[in-house]
Amino acid sequence: MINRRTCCSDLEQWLDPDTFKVLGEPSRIGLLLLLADRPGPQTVSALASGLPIDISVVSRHLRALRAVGVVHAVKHGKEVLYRLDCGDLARRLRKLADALDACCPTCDPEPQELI
Amino acid sequence: MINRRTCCSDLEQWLDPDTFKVLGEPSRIGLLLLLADRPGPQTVSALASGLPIDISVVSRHLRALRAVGVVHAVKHGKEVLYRLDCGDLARRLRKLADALDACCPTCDPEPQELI
DNA sequence: ATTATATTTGCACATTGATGCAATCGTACA
DNA sequence: TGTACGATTGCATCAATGTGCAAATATAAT
Repeated sequence: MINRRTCCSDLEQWLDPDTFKVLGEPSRIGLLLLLADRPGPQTVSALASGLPIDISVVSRHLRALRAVGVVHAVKHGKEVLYRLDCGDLARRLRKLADALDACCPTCDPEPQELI
Repeated sequence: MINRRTCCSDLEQWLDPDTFKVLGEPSRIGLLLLLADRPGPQTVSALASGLPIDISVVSRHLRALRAVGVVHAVKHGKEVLYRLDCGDLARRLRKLADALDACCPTCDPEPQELI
């Protein structure tokens, strides 16, 4: 942790590259949208059947999403049920938004001519 | 746009993989933190001198950050001044958080045994 | 036990992307 | 006009990663 301007001190804590890297993949976003689209938790196969990618790839993407806390997994017999962890992600996004707002005023000078 | 569950209809609009991909790179996060750390807009050279990467790489990263509206650039003579566009990013993050919260209730069943 | 089904993992391949160096471009100044 | 400086771009290289297929693993059913 470097000695950051006090008003921006929270920024580093919430600007997590790992989470963003996982969310920065179109296939994984497709998975999230599919999870949002369907009511109730979904199995790996069910999600794979709705996307143009192999089930093994879906499995890996879901693991990545789970590693950063964006989805939640529950084992149920031989299948694994996934659901969005909306609340946690939303909370982190708001924390980051708050940190940005707290940091902003002093580093936003008057705009000049645009490139 | 596919026919998404109405409570989740806003999600697709705010889950932008491009922005997340740009934010998912440690060097670029370092650049953002440096911009937050220093008062006032910064030149490419000034930012490069504070990071262990070549100035040409810094230039490219800043372009990427600008392409997704995370930083703002102003040309000033032969230098280019960059600053965080905190407000816009914070607004988009909150929109996404709202969309997630609106989507969540129906897809969050009771938790069962964890993996 | 054997079989069937759901998921994960090993492996190979192709693509993307980060990086540094050198050359080029743009602008200010002498 | 020429020189200096800041920024960008072309190019080559290397690492990371998304992807599919096949094999392995885990669990349920017969």
